[in-house]
Amino acid sequence: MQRKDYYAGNDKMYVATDCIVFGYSTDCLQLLIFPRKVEPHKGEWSLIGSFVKEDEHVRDAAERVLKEITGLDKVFFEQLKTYGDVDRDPGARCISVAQYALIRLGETDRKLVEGHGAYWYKLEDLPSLVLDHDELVRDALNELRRKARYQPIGFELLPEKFTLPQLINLYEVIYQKKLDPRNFRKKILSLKVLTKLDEKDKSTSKKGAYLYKFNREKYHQLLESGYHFEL
Amino acid sequence: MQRKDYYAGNDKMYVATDCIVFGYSTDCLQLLIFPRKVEPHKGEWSLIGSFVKEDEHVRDAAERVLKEITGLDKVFFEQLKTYGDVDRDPGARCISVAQYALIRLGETDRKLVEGHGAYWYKLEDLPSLVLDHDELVRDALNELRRKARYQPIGFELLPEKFTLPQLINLYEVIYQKKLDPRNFRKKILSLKVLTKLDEKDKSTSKKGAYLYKFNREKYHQLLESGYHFEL
DNA sequence: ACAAAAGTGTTGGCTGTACACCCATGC
DNA sequence: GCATGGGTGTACAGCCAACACTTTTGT
Repeated sequence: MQRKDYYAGNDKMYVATDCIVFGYSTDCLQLLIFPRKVEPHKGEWSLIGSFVKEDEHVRDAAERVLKEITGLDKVFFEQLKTYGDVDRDPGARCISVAQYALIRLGETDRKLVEGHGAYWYKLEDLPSLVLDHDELVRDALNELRRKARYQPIGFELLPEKFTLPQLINLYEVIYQKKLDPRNFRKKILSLKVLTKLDEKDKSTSKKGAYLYKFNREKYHQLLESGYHFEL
Repeated sequence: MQRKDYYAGNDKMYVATDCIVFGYSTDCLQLLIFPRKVEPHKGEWSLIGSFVKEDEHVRDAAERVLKEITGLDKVFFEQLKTYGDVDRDPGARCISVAQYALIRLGETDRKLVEGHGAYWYKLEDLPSLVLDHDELVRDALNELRRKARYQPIGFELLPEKFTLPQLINLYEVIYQKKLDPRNFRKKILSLKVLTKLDEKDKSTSKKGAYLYKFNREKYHQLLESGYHFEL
């Protein structure tokens, strides 16, 4: 189904969407990258991404890529910004709508990821990436830090059930500094968006730590009542 | 100069950039709109915008449009986000990179603006706009409010020299609520990013209000020293 | 019984907020 | 001299940051 083109005569260009995919596991943030499959720069490390198709929402293109590479269906992701430099891609004029995604590392089908030649790299020993992708990663990391401060997006990086020590560790990794566990607990619990479960996770200590769940409902109530966070 | 196209076979599309242009004058925020010049929906109210050219940075395209319509060269603007819905534009598949701009209303060459058939509308009596532009305006307004809280972008909307009562009024207009002038002064002056001048503006009172200038240098020092705002 | 991680409370300082009066000037 | 908007200070409350010990349990 071809619709009428009212804009003939103006320039068209390729539109890509690239995903900065963060994963978390104890003590470090990781990033999903893979060797680029097309020329130019074929084989060099790249973010995962794809061209957006004529009949495809930009967001859907990102979703498609994420599903393809991670096997996951409901990955959390948000638009970062659009990179529109004329020369950003030597392959052709191509703008890229960058998206950053947050993934619970445990759930990921590592086989599938590796089947696509993708790999998780610790942020601190990330190789340099193709095109302007290093810049996208820098920007995404800033955005993640900024955003984590006033929206509990950190939960997207943790499994459904998690312990407070895990949550603290996650925030320590994101902010790159030690947090005081007493103050952190007080603050996060005072928001009343966590539900304490009756189970303990004993994998990291003899005593065991209580598991919690993030309560999206209460979180949305809180937001709608005009509350302004600050972690 | 045509460069090699490595990506032939993938879809190309139109890329537009649309600007949400805010202006401020006492007691109200205004928005710059104009009657759309091309079919479809020719003649209906639209944000100002343009297609991005093959050899043009997306940001440059926005700059071009802003200059064309306002006559101003160094308008403050930032990317908002990209709208990528397949059906957002009935004229053809076209994604739009939205930018929001802030303008000192006094400086604008109103003749030039009107020569291009553009008009300033008060936000509260804005007509409904073409395509998804109502949504862009909503999003831009949210972003403006969010951003004004922790970055002094408000200054972009005021003339070079301004009084504190003016600044307070601006923030009242942005946040849509009354602020306490004592507390506002205390807070803003404690940031030490304003330079008090030896002149007074007597246009609004017999006593006259001292004029201030925004000190970009000190502001950047403050930022680099890792300070986190909150107005 | 001891090692290792989980969990818990108090205090002091700072920051935000609420609130009411005097000041300078043009008419 | 009075009306108009501009400018100033204080007191209270709530929040954040700093800080050290007890609890649980597997070995």
